[in-house]
Amino acid sequence: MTADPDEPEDGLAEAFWAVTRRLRHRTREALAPWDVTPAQSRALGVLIRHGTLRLSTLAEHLRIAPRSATEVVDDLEARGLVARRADPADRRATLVAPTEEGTRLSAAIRAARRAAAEDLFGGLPPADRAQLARILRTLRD
Amino acid sequence: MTADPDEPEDGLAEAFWAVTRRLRHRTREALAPWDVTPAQSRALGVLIRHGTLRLSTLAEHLRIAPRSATEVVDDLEARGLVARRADPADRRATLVAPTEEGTRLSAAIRAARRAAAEDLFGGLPPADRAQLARILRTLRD
DNA sequence: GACAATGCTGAGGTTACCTCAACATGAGGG
DNA sequence: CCCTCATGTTGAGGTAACCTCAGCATTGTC
Repeated sequence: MTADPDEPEDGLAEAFWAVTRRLRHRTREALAPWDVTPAQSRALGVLIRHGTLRLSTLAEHLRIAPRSATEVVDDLEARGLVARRADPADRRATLVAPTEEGTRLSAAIRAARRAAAEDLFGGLPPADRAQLARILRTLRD
Repeated sequence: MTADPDEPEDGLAEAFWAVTRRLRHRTREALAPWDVTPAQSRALGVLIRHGTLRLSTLAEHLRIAPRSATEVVDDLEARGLVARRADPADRRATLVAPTEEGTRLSAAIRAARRAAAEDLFGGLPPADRAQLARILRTLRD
């Protein structure tokens, strides 16, 4: 319980990293009950947002190698969260779609993630929240 | 090269993650020339900030298992960036200290990291920068 | 119809962690 | 002083999430 001076420096970047760490920590905790790995939740999220996708297209969205997407989909399929089916238009390809359970889980995860963020940002005065949102959007684009 | 709608949502958290990703990306690029892994640079940084540490204490600062600290220190030692020596006060323990080269490298890394942040945050009007810094500090504490 | 390109996956590698157990040393009690 | 228990490091081996490379089936092109 000692004060840990491992990143108290007052550079903007350091503060940013510190907040990132807190947010990540809270998010992880919020997601723990469903014990879904980050890779799984990311892939499921992409599938929910885009609907049925080819495995290779999913890989592109996730910015991972197709081979790695195979693995994530294996896991998700084993848990009944997505289903593979042949692409009628190209028999080499595999289409991946979320199951109903996958859709439900993804919604729950989304909510938990949102709650975690609210937990962190919720303490901010509304004016600061707005400022922060505006500045972050500038930085993002 | 298509616009990728994989996290354009306008929640605060989403924007935050997006900026984090950009910052991480830039930082990684800035650090590439020294090809030091994140784990190594973190450990070296702690050693610079705190000076000589026991291996187990280093592990605590890094929040990793002592066994894992052994590994990172192995790597850093192999590259001549830190040196191990026996703790005169307790012959079970090992003290780890940065070498001169380690100190130099750490300074270079720090500068590169700072430059990467400047690259991202530099475009902001000074008023926004100040706001952002203030808000982030609130969130951090 | 031959042949290169494409889509998926098996095999096996890497990084950065982990646990568990062995081994040496240290510290406290009788 | 000896015994036991706790502590500090490390070997052995495991895991998650990636990777590349090679193989196989299928498709599109000429």
